Amino acid sequence: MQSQKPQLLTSLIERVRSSPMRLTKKRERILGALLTMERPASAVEIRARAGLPDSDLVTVYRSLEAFASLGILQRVPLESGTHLFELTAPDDHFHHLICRRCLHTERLDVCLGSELESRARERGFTRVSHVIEVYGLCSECSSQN
Amino acid sequence: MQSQKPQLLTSLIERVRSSPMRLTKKRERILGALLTMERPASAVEIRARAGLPDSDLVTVYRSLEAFASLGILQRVPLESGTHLFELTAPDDHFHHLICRRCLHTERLDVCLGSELESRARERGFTRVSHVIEVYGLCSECSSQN
DNA sequence: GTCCGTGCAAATCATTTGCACTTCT
DNA sequence: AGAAGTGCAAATGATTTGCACGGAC
Repeated sequence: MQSQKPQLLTSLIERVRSSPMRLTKKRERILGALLTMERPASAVEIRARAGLPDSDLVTVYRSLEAFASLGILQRVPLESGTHLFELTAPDDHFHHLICRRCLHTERLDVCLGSELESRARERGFTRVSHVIEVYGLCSECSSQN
Repeated sequence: MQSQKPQLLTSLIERVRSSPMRLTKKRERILGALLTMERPASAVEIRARAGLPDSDLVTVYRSLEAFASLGILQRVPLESGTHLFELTAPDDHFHHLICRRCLHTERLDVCLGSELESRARERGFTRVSHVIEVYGLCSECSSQN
């Protein structure tokens, strides 16, 4: 999985270039930062990892939104109502198991969403999307308390 | 389902009374308002339905939080990061199909969460909870646009 | 040169918190 | 009396928006 990252980066840059979006140095660094993340991260964390402490957070948010609209970035909702962000292969899709204390995150290989979405379409819904996330305390945080 | 509401109210009041929480007139009206809701509602909507336009929203939020901690109220997260609130039989649990335009909501009878949660526990997670919600445009809103 | 990206400042907006006062039991 | 509820004011905090300027293609 780790070893796929370089070619993932290539395909991501490809994807950005073939869109009206411009690939600026900042965005390249943000993409790079996202690739090094071992878990979904907040906008603030991403800015730090990108080595752009003086960049306005607005810029980070706008970049993330742009990536998301290209289908290469997922927004992961937390119970608090905030979000983490995570690179994905184009239009890939999965869910998470998230520690609500340390934010340690594991991917869940199953996506039960398609069944739900088809049920939604049966009922006349369009533009269907879904959120499936599992929260808890990871084993480490569980033992700390 | 509709006809179960009176006895549901009874059991809810029961539950509140047998807790340190006080059942004030406002809270009784909020409970009543929640019972008349045909879909999960926002704090503002609940205040209006309760006929308490002069009540501070803080009071509504605190009441809702109190109900939730008793296990008789669910918080339904929206894509926007805000929440709707819905009465449930004590410790009952299910998910929704929510129109992101008009907030028309249908319950999904399946809860796929237990499988996910057991998987989480296998991985050492504790205090596990999950969010499963499906969003889209209901048939009516789909045809409007 | 034109469109897109960036920064700054300010706005949003749901939700929360502190504190003094009131009401329930 | 004592705990819990309420209102007011203010804070929070992530995210968004408007606008002028700078950079990419």
